[in-house]
Amino acid sequence: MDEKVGMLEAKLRRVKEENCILRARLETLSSICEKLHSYIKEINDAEQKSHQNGSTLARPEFSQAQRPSRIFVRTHSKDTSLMVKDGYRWKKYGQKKATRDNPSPRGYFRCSMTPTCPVKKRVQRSMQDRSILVATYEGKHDHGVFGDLLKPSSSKPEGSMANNLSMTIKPKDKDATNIDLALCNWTQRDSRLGKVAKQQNERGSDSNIEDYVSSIIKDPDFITTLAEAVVQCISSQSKQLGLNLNLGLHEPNL
DNA sequence: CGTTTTTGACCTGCGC
DNA sequence: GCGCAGGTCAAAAACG
Repeated sequence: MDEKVGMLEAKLRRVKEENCILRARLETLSSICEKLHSYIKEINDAEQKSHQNGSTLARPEFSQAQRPSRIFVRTHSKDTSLMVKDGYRWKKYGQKKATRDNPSPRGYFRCSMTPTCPVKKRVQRSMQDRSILVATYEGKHDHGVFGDLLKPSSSKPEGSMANNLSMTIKPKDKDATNIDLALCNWTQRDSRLGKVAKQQNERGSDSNIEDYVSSIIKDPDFITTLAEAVVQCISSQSKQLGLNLNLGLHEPNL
């Protein structure tokens, strides 16, 4: 009997230790989200400053209310294409070569989902980070449906927004946790992402990525998915160490 | 063969 | 007026 109690106590201690680790991980993730948030803000500020300093990316005839919205998409550093998969269908109608002020070529796209849709976008690599594509949108779509992003069949990897939004966060410590939204089953959130983008489009707001990140960070589902990924990561590590723990998100102490 | 992408040419605006 | 850059057009090429 005492032996069983001892075993249970030992197991309880291990669970408590794992809970502590899990909490620490969640705190780390929280700080990573904060860093990501501030990093994106920095990029936005830098881009806006460069526009104020004479770059003509934003055309002067646009009032503040009509200001084109921009999104930032991280791509593979070796990827030289100017394709931004945002759920809409685009027809490329021009490209400008690199100039003295613009070291990277710029692509011009028109929305081809309907023949009358007036929306255009320009895509260019960020001057701050060559792996980031900056897409500038002009106009408002005349079609309500957010493209085939909302269709279940569009969840193929190369066509999904989540694919473009997948990211790997690598903190300096060797215990780094790599997070890839696409690999964390977050593709199931495609329709949610589409709805968010559609809402922003309908609002006609300058829906920059900062707002977007703020919204997904506040999203309890996103946090839950993130936590699940962490739990999976910790569980697999625990298994490797010979601990067979049944960690769940519904732990009362979490 | 229809659609999409590429690419050189052209037009316009702006600063000097 | 000239040069430069942004934006667009349209023919050719590439692709499925």
